[in-house]
Amino acid sequence: MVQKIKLSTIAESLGLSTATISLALRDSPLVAIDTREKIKDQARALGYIYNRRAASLRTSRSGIIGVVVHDIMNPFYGEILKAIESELDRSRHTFILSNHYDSVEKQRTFIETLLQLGGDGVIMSPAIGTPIEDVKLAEANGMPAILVARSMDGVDLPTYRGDDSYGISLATNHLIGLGHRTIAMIGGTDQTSTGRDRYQGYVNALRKANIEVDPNLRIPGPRSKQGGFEAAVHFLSLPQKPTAAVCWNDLVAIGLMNGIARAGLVPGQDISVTGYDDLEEASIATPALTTVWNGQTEVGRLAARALLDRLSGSHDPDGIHLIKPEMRIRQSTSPHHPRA
Amino acid sequence: MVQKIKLSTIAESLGLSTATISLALRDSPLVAIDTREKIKDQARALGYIYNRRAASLRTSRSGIIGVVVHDIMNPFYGEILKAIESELDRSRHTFILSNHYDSVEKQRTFIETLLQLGGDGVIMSPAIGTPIEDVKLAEANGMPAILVARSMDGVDLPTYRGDDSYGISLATNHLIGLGHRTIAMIGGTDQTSTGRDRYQGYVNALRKANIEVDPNLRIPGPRSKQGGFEAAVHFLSLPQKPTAAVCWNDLVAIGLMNGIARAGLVPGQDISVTGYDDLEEASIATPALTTVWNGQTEVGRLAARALLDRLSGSHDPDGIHLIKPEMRIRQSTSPHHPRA
DNA sequence: GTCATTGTGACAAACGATTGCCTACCGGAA
DNA sequence: TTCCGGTAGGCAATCGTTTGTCACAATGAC
Repeated sequence: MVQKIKLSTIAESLGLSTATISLALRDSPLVAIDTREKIKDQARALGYIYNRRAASLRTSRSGIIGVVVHDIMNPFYGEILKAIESELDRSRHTFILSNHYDSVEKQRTFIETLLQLGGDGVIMSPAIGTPIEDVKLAEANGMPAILVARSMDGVDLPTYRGDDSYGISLATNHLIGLGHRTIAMIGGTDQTSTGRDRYQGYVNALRKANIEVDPNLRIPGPRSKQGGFEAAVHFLSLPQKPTAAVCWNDLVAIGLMNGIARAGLVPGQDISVTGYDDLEEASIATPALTTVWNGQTEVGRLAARALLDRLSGSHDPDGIHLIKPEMRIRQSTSPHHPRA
Repeated sequence: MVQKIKLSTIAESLGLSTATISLALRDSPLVAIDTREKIKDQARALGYIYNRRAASLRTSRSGIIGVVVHDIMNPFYGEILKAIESELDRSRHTFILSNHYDSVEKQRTFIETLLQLGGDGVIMSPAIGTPIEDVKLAEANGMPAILVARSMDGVDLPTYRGDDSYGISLATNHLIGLGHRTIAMIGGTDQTSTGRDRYQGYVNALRKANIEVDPNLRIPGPRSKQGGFEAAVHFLSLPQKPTAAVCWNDLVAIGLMNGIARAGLVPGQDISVTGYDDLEEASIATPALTTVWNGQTEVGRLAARALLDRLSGSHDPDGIHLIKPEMRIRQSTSPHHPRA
């Protein structure tokens, strides 16, 4: 770096004032059109780099939006992020990403960092156990927050997520319709709203079909492929001999299918398995996974839009916006037939 | 936001000057220890939020580090990012992430944004076709750059990546050792150094074993599960009837295995398949994938360290640092036996 | 009693862009 | 000639921290 080019550098080289340069570069009609062009050419020629920190110090708008989710490597969040990214891209906002891995601590650190940077807003999928003060912290300092994928009790923020209870009942009903009666539920946790809703959806569907709900058919915990893979052993040794499994998400389902295959059974034939989310991967799994689309792209897109709208003044109605999930039937489920 | 708390707010409330507050909050020995404590307490009580933009305007250090790779949803990069994240975390740096999807355009926009924000440095896996000026742009404006996973010709930056040529020869030799003679190579592109190196490693290994290299056994292109899955059809219809496939990466390998299974063959038995990278997923695939560990965690860790070192003055030697890959033998490869 | 020395903390000038306010100038109407 | 409306562009204060330079007081040595 030989020397920083700043507005005054351009101004002097052209015999104008920095005010004019500033206005010209931002296409203000206060500067005559050809003066404007001349200024822009000169800026380009000198290799001028706009200093956002200086600008945002004055304007208190930084163009930075924070996004924090459980784990960006999880494709479910990945698909949400992609949707957010493409929505934010077209509005010249920069976004800062972070994982919280369900650590409240890490999440708070992120919010604080974002405040220090003067973030304009934040989109978050709150960590398990997030205290209300942490999101209040953002709002209290003028940084609007939007929730995705998970809701939080006791806080009235715009929230975008799938209708979990309805979605899981789609999957459960599908299996019931195929004749299955002993249906296990693999994965998930009661510590999130999502977890509670999904279990409830499963329970409701069974009840409605007059199938007794056996709490031992629930294997809570797994949320990843690895987890699903490991749960297969437990699943296959259940005394009730389930013929089907409703999984927490596609990753668990794929892991479970791998585990079932490893044990010498044929997933989709011997055991029916449903996923949840409909990740890109679901359709190329072996067998192709029957699952429930959870609207991740919609969630991301709407959340980003809502935040941008809010930044530009119009206050979107708070509250939870549920996306309707849709069933995707593939080869991992088949009619019930007694196990050999 | 009722009212912004700033240094002067604290200063007035305590009858001190902003200078003292500033020094105290950063634990300067220039301020007496109990004055310091009193100031910190007051800052906490008032809910003071450090304004990094103002600070960095003065100091021209922002604490921001940019990272741009092909696709953060790709687990290979994901594992690199995790390593970078954990290294950067302990040094109080914020990092900004972006995908370039191999668009030079998108990558340049990112670099420009980072410059505007006053980024302290950037770690990048350069997009295909990145012009030298783009990385020079960063360096010329005082923002050091480090390359990961891919190298760039004609530019002398610190680069951390696996030894592709050596790594792929491990996989190829493994298959040759099992008796395979007709070995296809699936995926990759000549447009990156990585692509060229891996193909070269494959060719060299075959030559050394006196196996004729048939360019038609190469199916370039695929880099994802989807791609591997789709390539299966082409692969299975090759007139040379390959008995094994060296894949570009684990994703392609897993996709290919799925495609092979879909066609009624048993991957790992009828066709031996090797992956590359040794993602977490490789060991739970069905069959468990024989692959080559590509040192992603090392790459990320070392690159982050190198950047931090450079930021703190010590200039790390430029040039390419190769990580030695290691073979991981699992069930997706088996001795050659004639196809039925 | 003087003179250093040390410890505290204040002053004020940056950093670079934005913007409300003001001036100068031009052409046209009365 | 005087006045008016309008356009182009300059001035200078401001955003919140940091930091080099100083000032002042207390201490201790001689």
